[in-house]
Amino acid sequence: MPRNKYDTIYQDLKRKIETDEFAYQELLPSENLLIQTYDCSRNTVRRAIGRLVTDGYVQTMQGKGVRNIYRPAAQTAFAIGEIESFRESARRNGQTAATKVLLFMEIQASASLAEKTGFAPGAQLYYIQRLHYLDDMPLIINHNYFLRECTPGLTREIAEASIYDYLENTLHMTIVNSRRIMTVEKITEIDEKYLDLNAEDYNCMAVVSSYTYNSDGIMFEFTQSRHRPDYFRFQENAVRRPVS
Amino acid sequence: MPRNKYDTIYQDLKRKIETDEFAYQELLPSENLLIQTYDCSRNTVRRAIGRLVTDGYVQTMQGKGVRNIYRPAAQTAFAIGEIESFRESARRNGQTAATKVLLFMEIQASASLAEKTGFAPGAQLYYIQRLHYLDDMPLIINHNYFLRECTPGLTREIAEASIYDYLENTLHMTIVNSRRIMTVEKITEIDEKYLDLNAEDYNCMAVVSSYTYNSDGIMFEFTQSRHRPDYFRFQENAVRRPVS
DNA sequence: ATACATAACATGTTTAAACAAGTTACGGAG
DNA sequence: CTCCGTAACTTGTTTAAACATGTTATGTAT
Repeated sequence: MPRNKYDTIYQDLKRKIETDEFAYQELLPSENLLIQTYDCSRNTVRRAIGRLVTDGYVQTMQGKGVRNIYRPAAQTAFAIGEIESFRESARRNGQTAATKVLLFMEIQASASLAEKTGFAPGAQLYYIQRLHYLDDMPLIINHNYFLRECTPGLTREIAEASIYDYLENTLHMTIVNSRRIMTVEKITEIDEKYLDLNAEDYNCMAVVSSYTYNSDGIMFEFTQSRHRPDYFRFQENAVRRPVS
Repeated sequence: MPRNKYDTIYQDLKRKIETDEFAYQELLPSENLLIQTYDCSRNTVRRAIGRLVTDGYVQTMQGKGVRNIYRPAAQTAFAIGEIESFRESARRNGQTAATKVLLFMEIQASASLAEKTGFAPGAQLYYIQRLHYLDDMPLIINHNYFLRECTPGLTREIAEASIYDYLENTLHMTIVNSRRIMTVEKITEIDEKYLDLNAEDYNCMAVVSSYTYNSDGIMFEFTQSRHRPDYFRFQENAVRRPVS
């Protein structure tokens, strides 16, 4: 549900682009026309267009107009610049998702774990290993570390369903942003066992490490996502800014 | 050189965050104070702050303020959400860059190449293979395909130096945006040969495919960058938006 | 017919103001 | 001292207007 005017306009323009109502390489209606169409101010349409730019849907050219450069992408396991739970992502791509909890335990951050995750040494954590299936194929192993004082009452059952749903709708936590780092790492025995991989084929995995913050500025989650390399795909749009 | 007011403010705040002038987890001065500091309107400071948010430097909380959540990152070969040439990226990280041209030829897009790159079949292209060294270590093999009608006069010598410098400063082309897709792929013999890798160690590479557009909306470049897996690192910041 | 100034139109930057909504600190009532 | 409402903050959304700057089409002078 769009919450405000610029989001409504953004969603509408995005839909029209995705459904070819605006043709590829064509110019969108000018700002003045959009102002009349949506009965709003220029700032508001510009805000909607600005988001289309960062999402890679259009490019703007001073004096010329706004050009549709959207190309339908192959299905991606991860969205661009957004935080999505595994279930949300699967639903967006029209795939069936399933999750199996391999491990659920409460631990205390050792010095080495603190170094790796960014939590304080001695911090009380939930450590969860989960296997994610997409269309009945095991694709991702997640190692989640949640700060217990921020995520009380987490259970194995919640981990089977959706942790983010629990955090947002039951604990009313506000998840704000997530720093993600992508690397390629050697496969481990756990990976090999659960993802049906053999090291003679692929001996590496795509690894996404993410540090997630809530609205109190507290990093409450560290997650390492290990992806089957042959199904991993990450897309982003970059904008050229004048060299300073 | 900052070109306008909001960029000046953005650069200044970013510097103050990076140099710990604002402490980690502290709130930045309120918008009203920043208005006085920079003698500008509220929209202008908000625009600067907005960019700090998308860059992952700060998080904003309605009613509370703007919190510094910047953590210095390890050196990355790629910048976040920006288009950088290899030389620019190296300079930013204080590293020495060198480039060796392995292959420079003019080709015509076959059906299969057209499929892979997105160029029209039969398109006249420059095909360039380059090996990029960082601090004397060969880290990346680039396969560049440039549309000849958009990039006339490209030579092996220019490819040795900086193609982007030539495109922007000599041809006065305006590079706008780039769609990038990251995947993990099997190592090839070329990779093995030039990057000093042996398949028994790592048999995969991090591959970044990018489709780059100019201000005429023409995709003039397709590039496949193949990165040594043990030195590949890509960082981004994601923002949680309300589920619609 | 060509060349060039110009008008019309496009997006880019900046200011000002008002209201909405969330958070915090203060002060009075109990 | 505690509770609670409110005032005084904070950021979020939206409008309006002006000027800057880049592009394109038009129309006039050659």
